[in-house]
Amino acid sequence: MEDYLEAIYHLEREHRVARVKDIAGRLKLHKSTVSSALKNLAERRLINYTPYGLITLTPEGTRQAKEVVRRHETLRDFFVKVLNIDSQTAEEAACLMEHAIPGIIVDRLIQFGEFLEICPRSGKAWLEDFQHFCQNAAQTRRCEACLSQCLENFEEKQHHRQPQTLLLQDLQPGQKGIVLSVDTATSPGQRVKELGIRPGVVAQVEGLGPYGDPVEVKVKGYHYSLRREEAAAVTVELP
Amino acid sequence: MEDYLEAIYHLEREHRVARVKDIAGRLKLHKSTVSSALKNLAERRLINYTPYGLITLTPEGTRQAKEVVRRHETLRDFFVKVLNIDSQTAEEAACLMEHAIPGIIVDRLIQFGEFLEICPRSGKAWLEDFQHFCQNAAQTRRCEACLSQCLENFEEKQHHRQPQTLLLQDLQPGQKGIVLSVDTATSPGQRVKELGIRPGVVAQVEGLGPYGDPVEVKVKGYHYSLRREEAAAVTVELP
DNA sequence: CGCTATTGTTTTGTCAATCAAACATAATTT
DNA sequence: AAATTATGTTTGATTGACAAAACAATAGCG
Repeated sequence: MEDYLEAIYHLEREHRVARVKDIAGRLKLHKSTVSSALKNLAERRLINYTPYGLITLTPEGTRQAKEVVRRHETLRDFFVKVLNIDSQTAEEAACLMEHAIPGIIVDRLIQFGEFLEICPRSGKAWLEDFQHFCQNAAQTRRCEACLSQCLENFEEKQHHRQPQTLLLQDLQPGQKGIVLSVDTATSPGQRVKELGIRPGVVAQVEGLGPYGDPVEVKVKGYHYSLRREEAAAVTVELP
Repeated sequence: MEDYLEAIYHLEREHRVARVKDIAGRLKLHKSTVSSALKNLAERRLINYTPYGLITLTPEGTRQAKEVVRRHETLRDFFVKVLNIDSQTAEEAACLMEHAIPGIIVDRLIQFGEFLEICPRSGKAWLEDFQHFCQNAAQTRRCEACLSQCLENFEEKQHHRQPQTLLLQDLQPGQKGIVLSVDTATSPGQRVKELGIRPGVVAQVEGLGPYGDPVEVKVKGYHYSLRREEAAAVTVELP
């Protein structure tokens, strides 16, 4: 059933509404199969559905679909970015595994990815070395040399260091920041904190509306749409 | 079906033979369900089975069961050792996910674990910092300090360095080594190389028979039982 | 040796997911 | 507006996993 929710979720994004034919096409199922599954989902109050009518997710259905999407994206990103799997394979594997992975492991996987990026000993260079190790394990004794390299870079960075802090609203799409503080004195700040945007987490701006409102943010695998004043309550540091 | 193969495999180890009742107990299924599944597996030549008779895996069944076990163990170990998930949860999650994970991702996950151990920038210390990061993301800006620490340790190690090379047969149970070379001039060495024991891979000795023969080795998630002379053909370096 | 308890099998029935074909409705074209 | 095409639903059949109950075989005990 999760597959159906996910398909409907994506179709709702792409077109305004999901249609039986498209769901069937996406899941490679017969339309009659989809039709009866929809009745099932409607009974469970996960979709709004009347025969021949429009198909949309209910709030609860949307919530569940988003959870599935989060599991899916987390697995896929881990496979692609960390394990260096080609995106086709990663996508397929994520599809299969997304239904079985427990929430706590998804959380931990996300934290792992963040730590990997943040810690000066790992990061991009380390992942590239892993990639090299995968291709040619035998001669990856050069690791020592690369520690020195890593140190040099680090010391230089340390030297010229002027930690760049700014507000979440000022990040460009694609940029990431580590949350330093959230101004909980204001009510937008309160809401933001309740979403899980707290000191230490990594927030990535995915998109900006016209005049910078709303701010599309990804935090802990969840996609949020923040008001500009909410994004203004968050101070971040560039990694 | 993979669940059945796995259960039979483990029961064959524990007792000499698998019984319907035990399989049912392990998988929490009704004995009638198991009985019909066994017929199915027998048709596919994965188990040796006659009504009321002994249940054992065929060579092909054993092969498939070992693949499942490898996927299972790889996932579980990654969850426990890298993501720091408690073993109960890790075990359950591995059970659910083992049927969906593609072989290439298992391979990569194993390589990832090995690289994590081998690379002087990561290893145990790095994982401990990740653990700390999980518990208290907010104050893990201490990462910089810890790079210096890491460097000190490394330089000291570098200084007193006398890479310890020895033969695989001389490792103690539990010890790991990075394969430096395999003597393919001899026929035991040939066989060992065909198993995938090649320069660069990590080999862990899991157990030793009386007088050091056979040598139980784990390589790339596979468990092998090597003759002493086979283990003697492999030169390893302690990590 | 024969009785009884344990274990394994067969039969029967349920449930859920699926497809194919027949049928119904909506959308589009003429 | 009617005809045609596209889309969606219903019905019926199939399959596979499962359980309950009835039945069959084996093993252990007196």
